[in-house]
Amino acid sequence: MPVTIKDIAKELGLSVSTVSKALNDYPDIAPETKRRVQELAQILDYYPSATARSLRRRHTNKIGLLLFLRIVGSSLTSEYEFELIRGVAFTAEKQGYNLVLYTTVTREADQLMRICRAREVDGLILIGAGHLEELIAFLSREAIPFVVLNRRVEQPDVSFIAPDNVNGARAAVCHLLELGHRRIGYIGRPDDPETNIDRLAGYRQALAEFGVPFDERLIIPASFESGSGYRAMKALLDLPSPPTAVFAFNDHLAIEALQAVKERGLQVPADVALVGFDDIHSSLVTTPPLTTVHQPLLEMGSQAAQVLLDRIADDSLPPIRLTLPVHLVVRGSTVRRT
Amino acid sequence: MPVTIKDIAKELGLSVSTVSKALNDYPDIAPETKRRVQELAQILDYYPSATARSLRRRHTNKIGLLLFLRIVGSSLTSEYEFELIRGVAFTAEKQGYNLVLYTTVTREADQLMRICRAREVDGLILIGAGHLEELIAFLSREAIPFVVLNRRVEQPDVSFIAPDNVNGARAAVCHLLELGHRRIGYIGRPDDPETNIDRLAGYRQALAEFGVPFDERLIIPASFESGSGYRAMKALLDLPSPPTAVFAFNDHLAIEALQAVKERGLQVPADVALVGFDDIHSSLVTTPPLTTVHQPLLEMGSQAAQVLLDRIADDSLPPIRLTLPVHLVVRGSTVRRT
DNA sequence: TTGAAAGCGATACCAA
DNA sequence: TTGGTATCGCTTTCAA
Repeated sequence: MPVTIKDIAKELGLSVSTVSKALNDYPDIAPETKRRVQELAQILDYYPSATARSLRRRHTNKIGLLLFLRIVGSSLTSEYEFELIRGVAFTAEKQGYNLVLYTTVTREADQLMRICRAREVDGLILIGAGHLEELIAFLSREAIPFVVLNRRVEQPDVSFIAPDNVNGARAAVCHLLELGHRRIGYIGRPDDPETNIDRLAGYRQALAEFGVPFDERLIIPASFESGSGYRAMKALLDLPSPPTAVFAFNDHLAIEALQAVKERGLQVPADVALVGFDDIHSSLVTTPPLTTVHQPLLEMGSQAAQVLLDRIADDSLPPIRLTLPVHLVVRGSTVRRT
Repeated sequence: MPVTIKDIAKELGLSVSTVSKALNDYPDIAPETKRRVQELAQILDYYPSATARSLRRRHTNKIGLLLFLRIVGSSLTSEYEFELIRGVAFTAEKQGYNLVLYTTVTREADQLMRICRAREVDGLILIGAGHLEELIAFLSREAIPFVVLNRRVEQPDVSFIAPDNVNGARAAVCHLLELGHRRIGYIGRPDDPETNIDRLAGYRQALAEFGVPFDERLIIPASFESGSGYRAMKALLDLPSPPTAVFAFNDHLAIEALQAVKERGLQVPADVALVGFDDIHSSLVTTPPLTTVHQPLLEMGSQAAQVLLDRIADDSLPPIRLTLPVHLVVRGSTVRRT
């Protein structure tokens, strides 16, 4: 049995209320008493029961992380998401909050209902895809603080933290344009609408800046499924007038595209230049290594935690909608290296 | 304010104790009463307060995951660990347990003390490196159930789940021996002692099976630091009589080794064959793709959760010490593909 | 400056 | 079969 406040009270001949106040540094406790209590607490390795305190304070000091992992069996996105989580955990823990992971959110409403009504956590961070609209509507009704991580949200009263997809894509495509490319393909992910729209917008913005007309035939849809980027690249190469460069929605697609290009006996970057997005570890070990857009994942996670904690502390705060800067990392898939 | 048991009691003109028993399906409640209570609970979306229940039941229904991440700023191991976590989460959540993530375990004893004494969770899973000995001793004293994941533990009374490192290494090296290699290097990780010892043991066992003498000069130490595998490979290639094949402690080292080999203008696998361990995503996208040993990470995590939950349910259970089978994945870094 | 007592929301014993 | 009541461990008025 762990030490309780009662043990300390008995040991010192004080009441539990006095001990509680001494431990919580109330001003109306004699300094000497305070000292004795805190000293004994230290000696006995006393820590207040997390549940008892939560019950009384109506506050759990935990935040929940809802992970909507599209493909249960696949680790394709593991690395990316774990970085976000680590960012969240870092900031949350520094401020005395624990992180509760919810990974199997099936029958979504049900589980969410439980989390909210059972007051398991003080706030939620939503990561990942899926039909966020319903969830957001539900959470707003339940009046539980939450923020969306890694995704822009239309509703103006919802807080979110997302990378600057528009400018990231713009930088990627400008880089290709500066290298002289004029026919630039885009392998998109319409199944991730907000992000895809933004990256496509950045792509078009870059073209406009260079006075290059937009050609719809160069836009090819792909999905999260394995082999999808490969097929998209083949489709691009099969065009009557194929692109000399391709910007892919993410590194996974770009890496599959790279494979398709190689299979055709074409050289990267000489025949086709490639740019990805995310800067996952694999992008560094392909041949040639992939030019890509680096996202501050840890920072994004950390900011999400901060925004949520601020809101938990003061629920009158206005929604925070953050877009964090990203930067292009130039590697061998666009520029031949010595 | 969420619905409480009191609301239901008042609404139905029953006592809270009756409602509680009805909700928990006690046998001494009239079927009709039970039905009415459960129906209303459903309608009102009632879920019992997690904290109140925990306080009373002296049981949190949460398990803690202690992550000792060696390098805070690096994502090198993210993918690997996240798979383990997902395995843990999957099984824990299926059985009504939530997962609490502890990532910043600094001043280790302090934080651990708090987790135990504040009864934040019912049990712990330990992932990662560090001086487990002290932690294990501490946790045993605190009498909190725990299991070590992804690492073998010497103390016979401690439960752990680890991959079969000996046989994985043995399979990898046998594969090289079968291909005719007789000088096979090993790039090790002495900073991860148990695992390294096992993989080295598998290496030696394979050599013994083929009657190939062990040559200490072919054993090169590396570390978790970036560039370490690269340097180790260079050292091997600089030997008077360099190896024709190399088995690396993990894929990260193998991939760095691959780079070193290429830089020397040598061919993989023709001049040097390479085998890694872990089957991380990157091992698939190198040129050539890496032959490696695949570990059942999800399964390992899942088993760890199961072992822990079993022990939480019955603390008289004997320690479970599991070694899960791994298997070799043959790719282009050892066998030229058509 | 200290302590008694109520209460957070549930469970469980015992009596009715 | 149901209800009263103590209790889990802590916090927080309100009196003393």
